[in-house]
Amino acid sequence: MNPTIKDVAKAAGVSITTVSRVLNQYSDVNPKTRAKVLKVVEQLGYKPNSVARSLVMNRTNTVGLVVSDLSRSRNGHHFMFEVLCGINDRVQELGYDLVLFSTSTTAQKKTPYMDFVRQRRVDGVLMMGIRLDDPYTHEVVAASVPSVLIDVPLTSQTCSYVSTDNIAGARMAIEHLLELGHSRIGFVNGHAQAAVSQERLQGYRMALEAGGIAYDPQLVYYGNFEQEDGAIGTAELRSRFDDLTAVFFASDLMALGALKYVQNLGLRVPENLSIVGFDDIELAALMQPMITTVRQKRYEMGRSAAESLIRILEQQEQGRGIILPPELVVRETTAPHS
Amino acid sequence: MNPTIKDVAKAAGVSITTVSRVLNQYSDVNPKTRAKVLKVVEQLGYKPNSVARSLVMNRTNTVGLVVSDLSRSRNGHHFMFEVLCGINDRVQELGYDLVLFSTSTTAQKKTPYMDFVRQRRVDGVLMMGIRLDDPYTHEVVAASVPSVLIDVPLTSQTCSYVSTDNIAGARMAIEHLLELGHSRIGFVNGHAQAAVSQERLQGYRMALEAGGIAYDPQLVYYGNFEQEDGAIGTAELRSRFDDLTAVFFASDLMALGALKYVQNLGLRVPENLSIVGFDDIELAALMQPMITTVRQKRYEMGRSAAESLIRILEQQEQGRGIILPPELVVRETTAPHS
DNA sequence: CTGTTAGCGCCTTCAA
DNA sequence: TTGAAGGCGCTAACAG
Repeated sequence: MNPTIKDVAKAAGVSITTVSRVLNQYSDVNPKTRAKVLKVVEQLGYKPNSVARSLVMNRTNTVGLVVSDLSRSRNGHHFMFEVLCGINDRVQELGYDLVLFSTSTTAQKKTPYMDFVRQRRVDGVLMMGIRLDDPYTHEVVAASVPSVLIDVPLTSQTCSYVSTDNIAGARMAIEHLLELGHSRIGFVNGHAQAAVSQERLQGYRMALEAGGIAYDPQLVYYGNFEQEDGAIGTAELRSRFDDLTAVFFASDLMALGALKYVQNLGLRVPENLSIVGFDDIELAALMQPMITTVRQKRYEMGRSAAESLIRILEQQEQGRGIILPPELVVRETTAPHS
Repeated sequence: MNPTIKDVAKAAGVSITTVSRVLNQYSDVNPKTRAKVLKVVEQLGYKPNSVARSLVMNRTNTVGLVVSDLSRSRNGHHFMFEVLCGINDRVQELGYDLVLFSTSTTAQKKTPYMDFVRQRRVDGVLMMGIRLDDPYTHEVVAASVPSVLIDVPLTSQTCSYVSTDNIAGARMAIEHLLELGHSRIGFVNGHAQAAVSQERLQGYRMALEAGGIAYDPQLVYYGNFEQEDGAIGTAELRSRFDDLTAVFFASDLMALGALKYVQNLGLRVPENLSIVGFDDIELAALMQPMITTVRQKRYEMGRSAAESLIRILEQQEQGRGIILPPELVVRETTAPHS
């Protein structure tokens, strides 16, 4: 059995309180006593039981990460993983532990996240991959537990969100295509229940109109961020417009699917079709041709989210929106309209 | 403030003990009392405080996942993430929570994992990405906390490990190349402090010798599983042997690096050089040409690891080795020796 | 500077 | 079938 504070106290010939004091860096402890206690702590290999401490402090030093469909979506493998790394790193740097809690939209796992929060007594929650129509999100936002949402623009006193400036990102992509002389530009978006989809659509539209081109909803296809959606969306848009010369995709995975698809059709990219993706996942630069895309700082998103969460729960700030700038990465799938 | 068991007891007009009984499915409680308590629980939205429960039960219902360099290694992004998903899913299915604990080999983060285990009072630990020469691994293996290692073949009463049959995997790869008529076959291995590297080397050697070809250490290069190592290793081996016609890589990422490298050199794959990777990461099938590789069931590894861990800690089994079969996936980077 | 006392929220004998 | 009492390991007033 692990030694407890009581064992230490006994071995050091002091009271439990005194041990607790030296352990918690109290100043009012006789240096000699402190040394003695520390020595015993060392000898016994005593480690404070954080469960007991959590109970009395009413604080677990733990934050939860609620992820929707971590395993299911392949897009997640690219987007979420890096965010997760950022979260994990920052959380640990700040002295907290991270507990994972993933939910399946498909399964009947209708677990209100708040139950998880309250049972496990996490000090705060991060959420990602959550859809706008998710019924339980608002519970969390409204609750008094600090929370941070990734890519869901909601805030409250104790809730921040972190997102990329998707409007700007989409604008960059479209402006780039416009500058290359394209005018019939399709958009294969993500599903409508993602805030990022709505924002990217807005950016797409704004850039087009700023370029003097009327917005045509027929040029927009809604996919689900996955590879096959890129192919299907492209096929659909091409069937609607035979003068389509460029397509913007809401994810690199979809751009990749489209790339493979049109290459199979015998078309050349970018000569016959220009393609711009979104995310800048590792794959983008490995494709042949390398995919032009809009980079999101995923790792940074994770770090910022963790940081904000912990600042909120340490009462150093209030919920706020944190928007990271995207970056256009011009590679090989875009060329002037011939 | 969240209601406690005391609030429930008071509201239901019974004792705390009784509430505890109905919550823990005890049979000896009057149906009427039970109904009443349950109703109050419902009304108050009472959720048992798992911290308090953990303290008294001396059991947290939580398992820890110790990962080395989660964020750093790009190979991790491909291998570890899927294992993580498998672990996460299975752990959750079995009613446990997962807490992440990542260590940096680089940083001075010389945290003995056992400290984490003992402080957080996790019921068991999973470890992956750990090197053979890691000083703290043995502490965990020898400890009484249940543990499961990924890709480190050590067992004890309370420690299992999960791995792919790397010897068989390497053999498959080499036998495939042998059958295609190759005889000068290089091997770009991972670093020597990974058990998988040693096993794959063994498989490489066995297959070669079974094919009547003497093992030549000069044909083996040790990299670090990353993309650039594939290029460097290939360059090195080609400089040593001008009749090199095939190379086997201990990771797809290295195979990919090599592929890019030799393509840049103006060589054709597989015509001028046959390449076989390991892992079957998503990228492998997206490359041009698609990479022939040895598939590891990463998600399954995660699931098995979680499963074994929990069986050990629920005293349903003892530590054991779990070896999953690999699978050769022949694609486009291998061709007959001309 | 140090010890005593009283819980944190829950489970678990032991009686009734 | 139920309740009272004790304790899990620790922190936090409050005395001394």
